[in-house]
Amino acid sequence: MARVQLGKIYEPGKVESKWYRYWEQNGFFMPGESDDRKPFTVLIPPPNVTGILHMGHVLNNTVQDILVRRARMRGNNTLWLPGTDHASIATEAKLAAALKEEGLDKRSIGREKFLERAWDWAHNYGGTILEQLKRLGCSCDWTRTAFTMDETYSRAVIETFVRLYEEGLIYRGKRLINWDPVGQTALSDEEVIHRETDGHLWYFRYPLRDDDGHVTVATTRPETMLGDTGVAVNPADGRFSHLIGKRVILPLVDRELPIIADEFVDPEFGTGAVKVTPAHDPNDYQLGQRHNLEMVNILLPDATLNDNVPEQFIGMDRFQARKAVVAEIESQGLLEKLEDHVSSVGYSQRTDAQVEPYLSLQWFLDMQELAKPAREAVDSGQITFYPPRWVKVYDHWLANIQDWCISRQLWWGHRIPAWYGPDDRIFVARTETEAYAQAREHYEQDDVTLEQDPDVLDTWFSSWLWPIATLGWPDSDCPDLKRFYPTQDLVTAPDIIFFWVARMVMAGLKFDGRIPFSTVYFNGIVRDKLGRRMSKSLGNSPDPLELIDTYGADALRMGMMLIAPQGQDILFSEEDIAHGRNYMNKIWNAARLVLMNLEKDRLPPRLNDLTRDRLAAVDLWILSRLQSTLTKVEGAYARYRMNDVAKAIYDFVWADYCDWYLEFIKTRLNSDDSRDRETAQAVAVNVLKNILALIHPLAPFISEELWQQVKQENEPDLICAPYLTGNKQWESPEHEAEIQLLREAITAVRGVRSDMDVDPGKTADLIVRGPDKLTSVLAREIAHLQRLARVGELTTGVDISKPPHAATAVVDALELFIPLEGLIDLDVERERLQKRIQEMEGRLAAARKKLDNKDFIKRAPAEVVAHEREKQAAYQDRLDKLKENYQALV
RNA sequence: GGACGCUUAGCUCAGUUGGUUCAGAGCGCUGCCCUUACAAGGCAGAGGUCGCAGGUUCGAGUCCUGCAGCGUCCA
Repeated sequence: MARVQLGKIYEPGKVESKWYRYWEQNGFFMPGESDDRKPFTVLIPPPNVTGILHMGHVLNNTVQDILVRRARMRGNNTLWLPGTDHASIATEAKLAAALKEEGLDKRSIGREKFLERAWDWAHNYGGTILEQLKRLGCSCDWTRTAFTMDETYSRAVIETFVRLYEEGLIYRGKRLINWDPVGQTALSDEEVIHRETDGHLWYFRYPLRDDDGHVTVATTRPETMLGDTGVAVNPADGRFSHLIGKRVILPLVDRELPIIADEFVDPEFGTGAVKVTPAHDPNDYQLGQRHNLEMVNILLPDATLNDNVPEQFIGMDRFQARKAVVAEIESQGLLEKLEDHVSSVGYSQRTDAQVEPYLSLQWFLDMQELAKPAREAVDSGQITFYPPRWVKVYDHWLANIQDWCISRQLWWGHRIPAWYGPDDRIFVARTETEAYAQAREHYEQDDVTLEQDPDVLDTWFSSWLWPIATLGWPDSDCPDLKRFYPTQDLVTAPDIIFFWVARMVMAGLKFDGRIPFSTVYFNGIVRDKLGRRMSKSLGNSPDPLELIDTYGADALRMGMMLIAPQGQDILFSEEDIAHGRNYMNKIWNAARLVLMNLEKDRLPPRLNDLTRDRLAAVDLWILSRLQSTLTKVEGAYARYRMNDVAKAIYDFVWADYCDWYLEFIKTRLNSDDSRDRETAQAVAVNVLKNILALIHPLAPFISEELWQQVKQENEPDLICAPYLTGNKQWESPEHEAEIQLLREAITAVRGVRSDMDVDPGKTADLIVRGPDKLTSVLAREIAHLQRLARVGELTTGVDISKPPHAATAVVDALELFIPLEGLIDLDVERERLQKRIQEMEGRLAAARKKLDNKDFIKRAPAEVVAHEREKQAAYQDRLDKLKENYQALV
């Protein structure tokens, strides 16, 4: 590819779409067919089909793309499979809102029309979020894009339902469930969010039937008293023991209620006596079951009161009824008191409506048998969680698991494959035809009419199959499942650990027999600077696409990775993305410098084609630093520490390569000595290429763009270029130490000049006193001192004397004297030295304190003690020098 | 009521198995520089008794216990 002049500033808009198209068109996102390289598979957590990209997606998908791109470069046969989720409740809620605008509702248009509209909606908006992921650079295999309502996927859902039903794990029953009166559907326990809510505690008097007096019960939900069928006390509570077995009269209703004893009752709460409403409270439900209490349901599905209550309350909304009941009780003189009270109230995750515990006929999945192996898979280490603390959360949930209510009174979703005969007999089958066949056989007649269950399944009942269903299960011949299952890394937000992660493990083990993935990386939650969750209503959620337009996709990705420690929530602000953008610009300009200094018509030779003796000390230094960086990055990947990966590369590029190496070689790049020029070019290009490869998973666009400028003719595109591995031959602690000394000397001289206000343009001589071993390094690298510290002449020696009117700095065992005839301000110099002296005294004191401790000498490992001695000697030496020079000033 | 997380520079946060990256980064701040890669930049600096109280240890941001504040999840 012909080399082009790079602009002064990196403009992501000019390159992103170009490379994305190039990669996609060349099939780089697709795994190889009949390819025996080791597979690496990641399945996207499917976003809602109607969803829009938000910052959480950015974080989550950036991490996935990093893992996937790295795996691809490392030579794995890599598949990142994308797709969306049909999201029953969320989609229905949006459709309902749209219908309302037209003055319609779903019942008025009917199931068929409604589903037509739902499909239209899914087709129109379904691609949106996936297109947005492309802007972010996600390297998914779009030819395999899945949708939970695809025909094949639906078959998998139905198959699992039928199998679990046949095994007796799925059953239909009338039980107390969580009812969302706005969504008008049942919910699972996980879809209910409990929030502390301000309310009251009302104390009602229930008169005794056979005696004078009453029992006072306290309640946070007065309206439910209309469904009371008992009063309960703790058997150990002496205050009430004489009442157990007696009866009270329920006011307003005039029902007789038994007073029962149950250990469940907390004597500390309220009066110690509680009303029992088995049909409208989960705890009371249990109580009711234990004591055979009647269940009186007082609500209709829309949470208005039904005709099981006195006439005056029928048809009232539950909150209206609350007021009416309290007013009536009060007017009858039965309201003892009223207290403020904070209680935990359940709200629907989707509609935010207050959830009603409601007695209802629903389908359930018995989770006990499924939970056990799922727990085992994680506890045994077959599946690893990052960060590991989520294991406890996972275990706790599985240990206390309840049956899963899987039916939803919705239309958009997988319709429950159950048909009912005229006598309500259930026929569960994969198809309607099969159901009829079963029915004909059962009824022993041909003329049968069945009614299919109108409800659909919980969306999570389909997404728990994601790993197997997207790969072709349950078809008998599914090559993808054979090749790509089990998958490797799952990257997800922790708030769906129960909804999705745990259930996928169950489904994988149950239906395939193997775990669905070996690693789960839980990313943090993206919050705003105030620590609040991002939400549309708060308006604190930036649009990632706007960020990409403004800063570039790489900047967004890099900015996020730099602030995203493993699994910890992150406080986002746009400055972080600007930081990422600045970094991209830095890389761009580093490349620009290197490129503009290459020969017009050719790239420099490869590093391996140069003999080692051609390399300068700074060349060996940067190559050694690169090795350290590679090691650090590999270590960070191994522990899924993405921010450490980002940081290690960032530091190397900015603080080693740009700040020092490129500065060191600028003169050589302009040298007349073509051999030396070529060497500098070769090392600079080689390290740059390494940087581009290292950064590619994080910043794919800029790295590919620059790579194309420096790659050799026969080298592959960066997206599939072999990933770097370390090379021990370039490790060189000696050169790292030498150049470290040089850097410190340069910094020290600059510091003196800055403090003394030396004109930046002027040179100043440097006299260095110290051991030959160190001074010789500075003498050898004199060119760098001259260029980067504006040193004039350099004089070195072991016994060289300090010139008059000189400022002093101490570096390692060296004394640096800078003669500043007429420029030196004695007060400033004293202050400078005083500060260094104090610093050094502090360090020396710390070292001395340790060494003065006899136990330390005795018990600490010998090398630690020896090291501490060395430190002490070095500090002492430097301190002496500083003091000596300080006194010479007086 | 249980479980978990967080508390380190003005702000946001790193800091792996206790001792050689131990007190760090970015932003912000101060001073100086438009030095032909980059002002989205360079150079030099100021700034912290690592939440509090104990304990273990020769040695503690680092391990243990308790407490406080903030946050999350579960009931």
